[in-house]
Amino acid sequence: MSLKIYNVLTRKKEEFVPLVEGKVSMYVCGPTVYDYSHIGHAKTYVSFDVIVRFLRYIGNDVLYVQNITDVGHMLDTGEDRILKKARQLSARPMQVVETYMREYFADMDALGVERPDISPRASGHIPEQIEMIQDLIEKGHAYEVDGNVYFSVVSFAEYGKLSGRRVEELEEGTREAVREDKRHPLDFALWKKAEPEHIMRWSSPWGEGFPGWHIECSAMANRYLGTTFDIHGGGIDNIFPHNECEIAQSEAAHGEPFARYWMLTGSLTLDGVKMSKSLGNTLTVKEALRRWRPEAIRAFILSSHYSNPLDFSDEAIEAAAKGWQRIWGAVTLVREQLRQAADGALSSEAALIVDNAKAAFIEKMSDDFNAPAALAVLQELTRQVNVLLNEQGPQTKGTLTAVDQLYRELGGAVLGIVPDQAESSANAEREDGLVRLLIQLRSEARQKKDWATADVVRNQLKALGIVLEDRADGTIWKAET
RNA sequence: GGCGACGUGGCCAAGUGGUAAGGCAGAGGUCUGCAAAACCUUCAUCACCGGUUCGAAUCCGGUCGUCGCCUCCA
Repeated sequence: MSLKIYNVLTRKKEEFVPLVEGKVSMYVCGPTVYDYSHIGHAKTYVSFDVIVRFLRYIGNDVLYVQNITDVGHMLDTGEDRILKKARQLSARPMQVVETYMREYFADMDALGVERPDISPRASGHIPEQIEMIQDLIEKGHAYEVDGNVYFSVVSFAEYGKLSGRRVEELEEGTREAVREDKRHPLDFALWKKAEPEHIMRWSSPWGEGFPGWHIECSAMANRYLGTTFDIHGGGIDNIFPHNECEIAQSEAAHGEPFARYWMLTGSLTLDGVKMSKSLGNTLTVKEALRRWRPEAIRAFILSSHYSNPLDFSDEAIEAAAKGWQRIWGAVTLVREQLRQAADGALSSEAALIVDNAKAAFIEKMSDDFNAPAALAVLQELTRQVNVLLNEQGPQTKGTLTAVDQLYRELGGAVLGIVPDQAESSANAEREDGLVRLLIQLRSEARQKKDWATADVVRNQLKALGIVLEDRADGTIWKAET
């Protein structure tokens, strides 16, 4: 079945045909590591995580590159974000970078985001950037003025093609004080001269300096994926100027198309407004993880299409968390029954349910990675599985295994919301054993109609965050979420 | 001011020409020692106005509203 992707470059949904059949080359703009990641980052990177997981699931060999920007990203005050943070912390810039880069990976790991294949750092690719800038100067697309190098936007006729902006219109709207040494107000820096107090500096043909913000993505994408590659992703908020500049630099330097498909994620707002430091309405991934399970956070992110904006509110994520619990409850039940299921083949009825769900899921995801629709398929599957498990009598090992496997594939491998096991540690096994022992003792009390004892056990466990469910076929337990 | 996106039941959210997926919440019911879970039933005509069409949430025009970008942001 063919895969369709909405290409921001053409503003159309197109059939996805990679450059090389079966292989997908992909670049996603990564974070600038000067602070903790927030849930806006989570939306973007969970979205691309699922996109990559699905591409792999349907058989593609994906090379996923996501950069770490650790130099050159300036504040509007003209100050480097990293340097500013370093000064605040009385630390060296690269200590700041290391700290927040590790925190970024730790946060993403906690959210179940699979690591990119390559995570190149801007500061580690200065030679590549210098080389590209030289190339641009030679081809007449860039010019040097007193140690600064600027890209000439008028030299690239297609500047604005991604964001739908036109140079003439942009000129009128320019609020930024125009630097006098630029030939055109929209020209942007490829290389900046380092003032004496600027400690992140490298030598270059134009003197000591540092790279501009956009060039690192062009240089690193080229280094690892070649001049033309399949998919370029990122957050919509970077469409201009960052992504636009990337295209201009790359295509001007190489004379060939840059990324073939552009996929941009919608921004996340918090209670209706965009997060910003000045408003003080930020929610870090760490804070979110203290309140909700990672699977619930992922389910919330996947509850709307990646390209749409998403508003984070307690009410919205709670609803998503409960929806996820419904799926997880069914998975838990399947695995519980699997422990003592009788041998037997997959029933034809169950086979139909499994096959239909799988086909529907793939169909939805193949339509521009429609995760919310795919999630709905899992919910429908869950309804059918619950009927099967609760009302159709004991199921065979073959049936339960097939259902479990389906959840592992669609919910686990692709969406990342169904863990392989509830918890995996020696303590978890011990806990499981202890709870099962209590359940056994309690069921003996229940058989004697000693409801008082039974209720004490259940209530005490509940206080510890363990919920018991008495079913006709026995009592099961799960951790409260 | 310019560019772009969006406006679907109480909330979240799919659907982009043939009479509205799914989740959460609510109501009623089944099951159950109780509880929990689960299942069943029930709950919208798609911001508004006009047009195209046999037929529109879905296409076109307009109005109102929300949000994003244009300056750092995933």
